[in-house]
Amino acid sequence: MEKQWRRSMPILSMNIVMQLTGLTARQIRYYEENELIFPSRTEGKQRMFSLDDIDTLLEIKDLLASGVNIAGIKQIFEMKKQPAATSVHKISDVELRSIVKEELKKSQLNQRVSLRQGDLSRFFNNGKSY
DNA sequence: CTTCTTACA
DNA sequence: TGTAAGAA
Repeated sequence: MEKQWRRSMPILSMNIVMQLTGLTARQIRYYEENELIFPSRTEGKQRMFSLDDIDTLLEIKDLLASGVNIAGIKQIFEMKKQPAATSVHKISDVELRSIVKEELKKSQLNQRVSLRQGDLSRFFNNGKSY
């Protein structure tokens, strides 16, 4: 019933995605290797992306620019899917970004050489860290 | 000609 | 990440 299947429909070619996201083919393929996106393939192994993939890629681009690495992005994406609600309400994207931003600020203050840019584990172990 | 993979810098 | 090389 939902029109959402349209957004998940794999119809975009690599070159379109590159223009739409401003990312290089190299980066896009790399993110796929890291299981951040899952484009389908044509019979000739050509990648076919969906509009949802575009959104995801833009988010990856954004988080990467914020200083979060691949590992961190993976964890952030897991938070989006999974429980999302330790107790009462679901976390909004803006709220999540805010949390990540604070986390980044801390790690930048405590360690000039960010040893754990991708470590957001406290959000999983802590029953009420946020 | 464009994209894919693999590998090296 | 960029780029080279060879296949498709």
